[in-house]
Amino acid sequence: MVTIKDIAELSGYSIGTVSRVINNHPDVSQKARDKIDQVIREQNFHPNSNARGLKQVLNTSISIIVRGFHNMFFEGLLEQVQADLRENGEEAEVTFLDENADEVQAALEILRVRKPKGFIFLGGNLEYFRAEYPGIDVPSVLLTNTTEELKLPGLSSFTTDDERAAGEVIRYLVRMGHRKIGIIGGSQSRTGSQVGYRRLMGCEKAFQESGIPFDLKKQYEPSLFSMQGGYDAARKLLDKAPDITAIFAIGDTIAIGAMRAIRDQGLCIPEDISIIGYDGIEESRFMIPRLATIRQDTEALAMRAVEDLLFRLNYRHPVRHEYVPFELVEGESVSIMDESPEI
Amino acid sequence: MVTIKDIAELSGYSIGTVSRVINNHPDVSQKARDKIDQVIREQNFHPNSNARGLKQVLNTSISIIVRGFHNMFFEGLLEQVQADLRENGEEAEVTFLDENADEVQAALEILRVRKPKGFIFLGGNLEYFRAEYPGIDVPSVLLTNTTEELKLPGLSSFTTDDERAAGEVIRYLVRMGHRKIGIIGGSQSRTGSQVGYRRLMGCEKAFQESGIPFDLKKQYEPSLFSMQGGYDAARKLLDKAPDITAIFAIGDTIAIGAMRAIRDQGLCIPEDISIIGYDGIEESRFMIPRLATIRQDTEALAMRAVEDLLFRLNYRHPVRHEYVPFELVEGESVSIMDESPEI
DNA sequence: CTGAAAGCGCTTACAG
DNA sequence: CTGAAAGCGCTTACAG
Repeated sequence: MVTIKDIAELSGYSIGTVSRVINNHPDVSQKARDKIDQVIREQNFHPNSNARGLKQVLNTSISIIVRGFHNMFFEGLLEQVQADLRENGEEAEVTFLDENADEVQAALEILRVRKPKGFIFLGGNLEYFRAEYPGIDVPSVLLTNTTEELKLPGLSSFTTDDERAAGEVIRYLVRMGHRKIGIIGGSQSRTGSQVGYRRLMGCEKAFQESGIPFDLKKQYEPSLFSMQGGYDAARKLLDKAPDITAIFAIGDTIAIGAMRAIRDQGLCIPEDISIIGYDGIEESRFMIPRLATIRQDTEALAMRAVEDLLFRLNYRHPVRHEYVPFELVEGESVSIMDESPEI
Repeated sequence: MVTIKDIAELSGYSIGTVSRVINNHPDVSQKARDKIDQVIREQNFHPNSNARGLKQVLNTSISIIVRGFHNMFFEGLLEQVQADLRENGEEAEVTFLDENADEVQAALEILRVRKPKGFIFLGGNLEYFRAEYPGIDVPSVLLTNTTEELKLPGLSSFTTDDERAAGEVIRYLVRMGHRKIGIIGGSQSRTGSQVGYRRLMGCEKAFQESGIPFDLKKQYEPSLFSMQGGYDAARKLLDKAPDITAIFAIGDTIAIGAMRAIRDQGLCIPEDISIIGYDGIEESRFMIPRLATIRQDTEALAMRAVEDLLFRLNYRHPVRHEYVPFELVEGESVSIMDESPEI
């Protein structure tokens, strides 16, 4: 194996100077830089990352933590994030966690063992961030939730405005003539720490403003962000509220499971029951019928996350908390109710 | 930060002995082991992986390389592999590559930079393995293709018997009365290096044995393993062979795209045209109609890969090349042809 | 601008 | 069974 020592000998400079060239330190003569660069290329030398890490304490990679293996939305988002990172010459390593896992705990463990220089979280529970984030001393970004209120140093966040987008969904369904609307997805707990709660809040607000009654107990069913979760939740919902004409699944993955459940009840989409999802995953465009949904802008989310993180890695810069635009995609899964029953 | 030196001081032993305890070396007294273990726990000490790596040369993690971001089959497989690895106390890091990327090249780069102790490849092109694998000097496993013929030292492989499974698909469709069968998916090149080619071979053989003509030019269309790829390929196929009554998509991801294309032609599944996929991904069970498919045993594939790799990591042991059982799942997307036209 | 040297935290012959 | 010491490949004050 060729080491920095070999490069030093071959170039006629000391290992100190070689190291400075490798790390782009300014105080090196152009002559030395050229010569050393040439030898490095000739020898196809690559610094040993363990040795670097030993001194620099920090590793050179960025750790991406995905919370929820079954949530297909994260797959597309992850792809974007990885592409952006690669484009900027950054290495990334990915860890997948269970949807209910403590992602901050996991990050702390990763920080200890692998010492990434930064984290990007895909999904997160604010409670965990509140409680344990202070232990994380590298710049980080949370995607699909906002930590603005938590005021944690070093943690930026970018997300769709879930409350507003969910409100749009309800208003859209109401415009299409639906009055009995069921909602599935998200966790039972109403602690405000999960995206599910924000989306549900948006719905409730929209119902109120529209003057349409909404009975949470009867018209809502929690669900994991998985197809099977959506399937089970939809069945329960249809059981307890057979009079609903539309379902809002707060994740497309959930919606796909729900569609199958509706079909297994012998009902047709959208003739008998309408459904709309949330996320705008690629699959939604291929469903039969095409799934109506809220398209989150994964490109923008990924780009902001990567830009913000890399920027803060190199410069002292305040964290940011921003919303990214979304779009309601109509698809084919929502029908117009001719008779608006009880209005 | 607490280091091995602190543990040595606190326990009253030398750092050498502490190191031996950490690494489970046999020649340590039980007394020393107990005391040191206790101090380690008290101090919540974790060895610095960079320092370890510097001496041991090899890192402690296993690198998983996924070839094809859009291929949903790999998602489920990856999940299983990661779970099995974790269960055995192994760290894993994942790298996603483009479907046509040179995965061996990527592995060589990863080997240099991160020094994993082993690789698990999800998908692979035999040509790349043939040409460049010798540069990889850590135990590895290839999943979903077989490298038996290549006789590469240190590389095991586990896969479904693609040729046989594809043959079953054709025989099944023929049993259901189909005679004009289209096939989509896989790469144009017939080099024998990709799974697509093996599956296609299995089909051709089955056609021959059944005495059913098959015109590759007209009845086959290549496709990337993505939904969009399947969509485009199905359209082309339906254009050039409008008389087919069934389509075999050699990946479920492709099949889902194809279903949408069929629908966009105004055709119904399975009344107008039948479709069957390959892989048995979770999505296939939720499609409307449920997708007929070959279920690959991801659990078995993952388990064999992890067991074989970990075993060979610790013991000198020959590589293995095995087939894992598969199962034809009938679903709802294949119809019985009442009149078998021209037999 | 450059070199000599200390030191990062660990492992592992070597000697006893 | 244990300790003292060399050394892994690099970075970074320090001195010039």
